[in-house]
Amino acid sequence: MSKQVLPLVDDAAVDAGACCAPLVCEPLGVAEAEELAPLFKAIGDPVRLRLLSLIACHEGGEACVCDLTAAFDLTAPTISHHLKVLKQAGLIDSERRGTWVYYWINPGVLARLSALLGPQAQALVGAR
Amino acid sequence: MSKQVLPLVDDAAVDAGACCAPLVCEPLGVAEAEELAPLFKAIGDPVRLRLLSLIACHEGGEACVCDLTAAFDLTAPTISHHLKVLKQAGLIDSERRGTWVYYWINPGVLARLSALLGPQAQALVGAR
DNA sequence: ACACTACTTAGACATTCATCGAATCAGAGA
DNA sequence: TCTCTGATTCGATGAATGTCTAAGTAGTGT
Repeated sequence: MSKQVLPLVDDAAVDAGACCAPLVCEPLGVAEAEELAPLFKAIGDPVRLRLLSLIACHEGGEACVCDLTAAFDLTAPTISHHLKVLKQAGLIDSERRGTWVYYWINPGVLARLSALLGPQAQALVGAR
Repeated sequence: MSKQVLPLVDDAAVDAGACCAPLVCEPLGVAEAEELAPLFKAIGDPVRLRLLSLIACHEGGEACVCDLTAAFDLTAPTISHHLKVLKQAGLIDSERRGTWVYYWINPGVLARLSALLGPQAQALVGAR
């Protein structure tokens, strides 16, 4: 259970990432691409994107699986599967408290992805 | 050819997006999720992520297919396929000039994705 | 101990996807 | 017109993915 993919974000990178987005500064290396693509792939599904959003917006910053399952027209195992994918990607984390299992967002990873796409793109918008 | 998926970005949204990222403000609607997820899915592949980066970093902001193909250990049809996926997602656009075909980034779409993930995530980093 | 609820795992199935080789299309130049 | 190069399309194939049902695990309460 606890044996999870390493967070892929050190807090230093979060601050640093904001200043220079690799995507447009210099070509992404093969290794970085192979490391980052799975994160985008994980949120590249409508159900998982909504799950992420539901968790992020939920009061307290965390949500119980039963809340999440209720928001979809899918079976519990399917929701569980998608949560597992998000967790293995390092985007969310979870903890059992009594009967319920709670999930919350790992905001650092999200911020890193945003920084990768963002600032430079804004610059290009003006340039072109 | 020119019949492409609509850009999915109005310039207003680019500016507006910077102030409030939907992902953490309120739950993403089903329709929005189904519209946005394919974009993340498109960049959720190492080859396509590198293609995007190579194009963005290339001098002049555009790159010829032959330049791109040379950077990979894949056949030309495969690269062509990935470029098509990126183009259909609205992330890049292309034009033929003589013998060569050039691709460039649609920065507005990238910026929108960044805004969706970004600012709120930064806020949560501090909060937690 | 038993039953009940919440969630996850296992296995099956249909669909989608990444990749390739072969064929085709589009221009440039002899 | 013929040929050469650059790029895309087509068809096939093995791998990955999303979903389900059925079964299992974990905790609560009687």
